[in-house]
Amino acid sequence: MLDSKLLRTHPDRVREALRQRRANVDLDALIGLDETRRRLTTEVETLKAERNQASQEVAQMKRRGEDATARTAELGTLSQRIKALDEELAMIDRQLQELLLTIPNIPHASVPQGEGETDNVEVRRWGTPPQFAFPPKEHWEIGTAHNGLDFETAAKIAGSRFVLLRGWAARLERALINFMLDVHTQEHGYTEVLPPVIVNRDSLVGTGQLPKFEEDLFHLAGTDYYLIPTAEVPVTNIFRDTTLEEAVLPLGLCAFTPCFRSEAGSYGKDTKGIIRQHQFHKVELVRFVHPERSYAELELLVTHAEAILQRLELPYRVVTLCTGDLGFASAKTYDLEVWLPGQAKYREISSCSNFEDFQARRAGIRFRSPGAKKSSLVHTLNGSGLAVGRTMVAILENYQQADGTVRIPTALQPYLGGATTIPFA
RNA sequence: GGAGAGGUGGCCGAGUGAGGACGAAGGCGCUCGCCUGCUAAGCGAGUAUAGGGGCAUACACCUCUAUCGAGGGUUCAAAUCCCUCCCUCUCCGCCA
Repeated sequence: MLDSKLLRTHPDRVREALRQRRANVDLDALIGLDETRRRLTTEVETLKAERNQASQEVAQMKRRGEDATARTAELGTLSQRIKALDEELAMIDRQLQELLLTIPNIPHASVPQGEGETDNVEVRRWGTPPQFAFPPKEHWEIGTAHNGLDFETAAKIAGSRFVLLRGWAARLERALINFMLDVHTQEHGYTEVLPPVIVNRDSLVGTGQLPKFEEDLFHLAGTDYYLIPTAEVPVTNIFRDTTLEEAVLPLGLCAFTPCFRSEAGSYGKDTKGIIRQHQFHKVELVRFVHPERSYAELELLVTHAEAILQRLELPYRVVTLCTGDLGFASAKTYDLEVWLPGQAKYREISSCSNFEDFQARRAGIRFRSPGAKKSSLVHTLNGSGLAVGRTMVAILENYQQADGTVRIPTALQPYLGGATTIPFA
């Protein structure tokens, strides 16, 4: 959520930012509502002050044993007016809030201009895509060949866009999760948490998925519950409506969770394999930081996610998302894209974002400096560290061999009982 | 799922069947000052958050409003009365 003060003082800045994002928002209506809100607020509060004072008088009269019926009758009409104004104000406030919640964040000045994916800017590459003496296969071919990925059975028990992992694949998934968590907790200073994967509406509003993107979520019928689309939601909301001590910043939490996405509007995309699923696993990194440091923290966060790819010796590149491709709540996002030989493409495997105070304002996440009287909003960041299923995809495709087996990255072997190739028992 | 108890400031805890002086006693903690060889104790003062206005700028000051789990209602006036919901705890049932 944007600061409504910014809207008042620099409407042109907001307007320009929204134009860059290709966001369609009626700013004038919003500014008008805000003005009305403040005017009504002043009016009704003046009346309330009057009423409060008069009520005190009534109390004193009664204490002295005087008759106050004339005075109270008079106050009745005042209260009626207050009530009417309060109702009007509440309505305006609801409208304003509703609108405000649908406005995306303002992109950071360093974010490149652009329409969409193709305008994203490559920042750096790491590693060299492997050369094959044979046509490299796609992950789903490799995975199904060794009976690790079972799409038919998953379709039977759930539907399309689900997978059943068997044997080595299930174990590999588990190994990756442990590996990632170990690196982040032991080397990057994150505290591991394991949150609920079902959350309420308030949490989703707090991180920005709601009210705008309801159709992307799985909603549990007849309840206020939703399946999380990412651990970002429960983990960021740990500190909803909380004021932190400045000394605890930067605070880093990491979490492994399943993630659930309805993938509405993605029909026909990535229908083969496990790139795009209704349920997948992700290790997520979330940071709560001092506003002055959030961009340095973003760079740091990216290196934490990159470390996993580097340990697994998977070639990747880092891109900065352009204004047109930026997520709703983000001010700046780096995507990590891993090389997939089967597709001969770099594909997203992590997304690292600085939300500045956008989520913090929605969720009420603040910090207090030792001397300061007032608290301030923290900046929140998060990034995948990494998407587990896609990491498996990258390993299968990058480490495949002519005989159809797959080498296991050295860093991962200890997590697989020393196995060096897939399939293993 | 059944029965009961309860949610008050950073924490503990009064107040809630007489609705009015209650943003809320008292204590702890914290901050500043005094005192004090040092520490502890003692003494004094202060100590919630958010929003609006004064403002052209400020987290400085003044002022108003709201907030006693949340939302509604009654009333001139609600922490206190009524309704709905949420959460916590205890016992029973069920269950991994």
